[in-house]
Amino acid sequence: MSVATLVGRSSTGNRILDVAEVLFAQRGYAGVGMREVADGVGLGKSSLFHHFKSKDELYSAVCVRILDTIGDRLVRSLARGGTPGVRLERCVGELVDVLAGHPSYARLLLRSMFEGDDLPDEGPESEAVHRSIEGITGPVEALLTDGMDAGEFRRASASHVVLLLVGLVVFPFASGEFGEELLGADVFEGAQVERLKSESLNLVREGLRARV
Amino acid sequence: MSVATLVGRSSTGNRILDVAEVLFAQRGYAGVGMREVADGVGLGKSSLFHHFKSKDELYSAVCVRILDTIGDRLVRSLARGGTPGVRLERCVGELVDVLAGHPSYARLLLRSMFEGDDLPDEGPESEAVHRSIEGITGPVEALLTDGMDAGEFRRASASHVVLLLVGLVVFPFASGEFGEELLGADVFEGAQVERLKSESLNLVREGLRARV
DNA sequence: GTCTATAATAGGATAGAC
DNA sequence: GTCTATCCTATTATAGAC
Repeated sequence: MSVATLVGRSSTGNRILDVAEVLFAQRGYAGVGMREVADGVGLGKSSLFHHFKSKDELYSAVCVRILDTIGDRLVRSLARGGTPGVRLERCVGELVDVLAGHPSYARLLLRSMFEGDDLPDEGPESEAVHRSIEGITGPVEALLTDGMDAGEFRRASASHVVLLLVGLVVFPFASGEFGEELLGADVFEGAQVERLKSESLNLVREGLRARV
Repeated sequence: MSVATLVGRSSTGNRILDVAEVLFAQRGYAGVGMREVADGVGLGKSSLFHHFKSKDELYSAVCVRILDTIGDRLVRSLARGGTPGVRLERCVGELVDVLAGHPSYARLLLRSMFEGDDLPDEGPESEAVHRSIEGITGPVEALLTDGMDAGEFRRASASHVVLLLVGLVVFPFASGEFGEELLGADVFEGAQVERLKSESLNLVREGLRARV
C-alpha cells in the first residue's frame, strides 16, 4: 500500500508535493499559503485545488509521502537480519542517511508532531499518517524488546527509549541555525553527517549495552 | 541582565507574554494571530501594539523569557559543583524538571529553531535570543570537554554530543500526540516524567562513560 | 492604556469559462 | 487541467478619540 501511495499520483501532483514539502518544512502549515505553493510549481492558485481539495489534504499527502519513504527504508533495513544490536545500529545509520539526504524530512517530521493541534484529529488523511507512523515505531520498539530479552541490551522501557531515540536522531537535522552555530558548519555537510552518525551510534551502542 | 528581563515588564505585559507563550507553543508563529492573543488576555487587539510594537517583538520576548528562565536554572545547577559526571546528570535532571513543569517550553524551544527562516536574522531581538542560547550551550559544551579531559567521559566531539543531547532531552516533551500514543499516557504525567528522566540519565551516563 | 475605526493586504476556497 | 474572477474572512498595523 505504501508503494501505491508513492506511484499513484500524476506527475503534476508529484511536482506540487515536491514544492509543498520544502515550503512546509521551512515555514510550517500555517506559514505557507496555497498561492506560494502554486507560484513554486508555476500554476495558478486555483489549479492546486483541482489536485488537492484542501490545504489540509495537501499537507497530509506531503507527510504521508515522507513517512512512507522513511518507513520503507527502515523496514527493509530491519528485515536484513542480524542480532538486535546489529539491526538497531543499521537502522539508526539508515535513518541518519535518509534525513541527511533529504533536508526537508527532519523538519517536516518534527513539525508535523507539533501541528497536531492545528489539524483535524479525525478523517482518512490523519489515519493514513497514523498507520505510517506505527509502521515505523512498532518494529523499532519490538527490536528493543527483543534485544533486552536476548540479554544484549540492558533492561529499560522500550517505548520511552524509542521516544528518546527519535529526538536524538531526528532533531539534529531539523535544528537549522542552532545546529549550524553549535557545530560551526552546515549540519548537512558530508563530514558533519558522518560525525553525527558515529556519535549517535556510539551513544546508542554504549547507552543500551547490557552491563557485563 | 537576565534578571532585568524577567522583572522589567509591566504586569499587563507579563500577562500578554503568558497567553502568547501558550498559543505560540501550540500553533507556532504564523499560526497565531494578535487578535487571538488579545482575546486571551481580555484586551482589544490594538492594545497589544502598545506593549509590543510588532508581532515579531512579542514572539521574541516570549522566546527570551523562556530561554532566560531555563538558562538561569541550568547555570545555577552547574555552579553547584561536583565531578563532570555528577554535574552533567544534575543538569539533565534539572532540564527535564523545567520542561516537565512548563508544557509550553519544549515545543516553543524547538519551534523557535525551525522558524528562524520566518523571522528576521538581524535586529536586537534576534541578538537577545542568540545570547540566551549561547549562555546555555556554552557551559554544557565546556562541561563535556572537562569530563573528557578528566578521563571521566569517553572522547567525543563535544558540540555534536550537545546537539544530540538537546534532541534527546527536549524532544519528548514536545512530541505531543506522538509521544502520548507511544507511551500510552500523557508525557507530562508524573510517572512518565520520572521514567523519561531516568531513561535519559541512564542513556547519557552509560553512553558517555569512558571505557574501563 | 485602552478603545473604535480603518487601511491595506493576504488567506482558503468556489464558480464557471475555455 | 488550467485559467480569471470573485467571496468572505482574517491578517498586521496605524490613527486618533477618550
